[in-house]
Amino acid sequence: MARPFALDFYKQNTDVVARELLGQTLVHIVNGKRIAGIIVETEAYMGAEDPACHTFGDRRTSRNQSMYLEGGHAYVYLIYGMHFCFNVVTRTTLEPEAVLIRAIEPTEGLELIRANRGKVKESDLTNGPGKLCAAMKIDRSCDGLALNKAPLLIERTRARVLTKNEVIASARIGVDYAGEAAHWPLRFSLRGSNFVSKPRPEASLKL
DNA sequence: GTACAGATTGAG
DNA sequence: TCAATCTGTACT
Repeated sequence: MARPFALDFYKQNTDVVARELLGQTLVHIVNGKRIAGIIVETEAYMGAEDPACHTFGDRRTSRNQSMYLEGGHAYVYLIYGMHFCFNVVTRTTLEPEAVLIRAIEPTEGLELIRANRGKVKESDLTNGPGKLCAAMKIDRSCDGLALNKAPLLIERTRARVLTKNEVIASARIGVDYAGEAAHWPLRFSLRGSNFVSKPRPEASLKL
């Protein structure tokens, strides 16, 4: 049985955590049933120094207060008044940084995922931050939960080290307003996965 | 108080 | 291309 990461894992540099989470498994236990998927796409948000981050300049609001928890807790927020986004808080209480989980490949609880998402193609079930939250029933009630125990956790399911060629680093999505930071290569995805969100990084990068 | 844009998505 | 509609920020 795969074991959850200890909270210490999340104290590493945020971009390192973002890469390391690829291939690991996000699990939400709902009514005693596991809904799970392999993480295939992430983005790092670098805290007070990152204009694209909710905690840029150490801003602290009722929405983002979970980012000031220790690494290894959940930060879930509502975007555009409609969709939830799930983040993993990293570092320490003095460094409010996080990793946005943008896409997963469903592995457990397929019937529940389909029921939560309605009638869409298999590859469209969880290939975006809002879609994955809907599929896994992650909402604001999950905000602030520790990720080393039920009901919400991340398990180590990838033992071997990823080769450089298996990971694509590209610019983050939807942060054009952030100036130079919009170009920082902080989006990470598994090359060749059919469950990565659009736009697919292969399409916008020279290979 | 008003105005507006946002780490998105799905319909037209 | 655009509307859904909550949160935060910059104004009046």
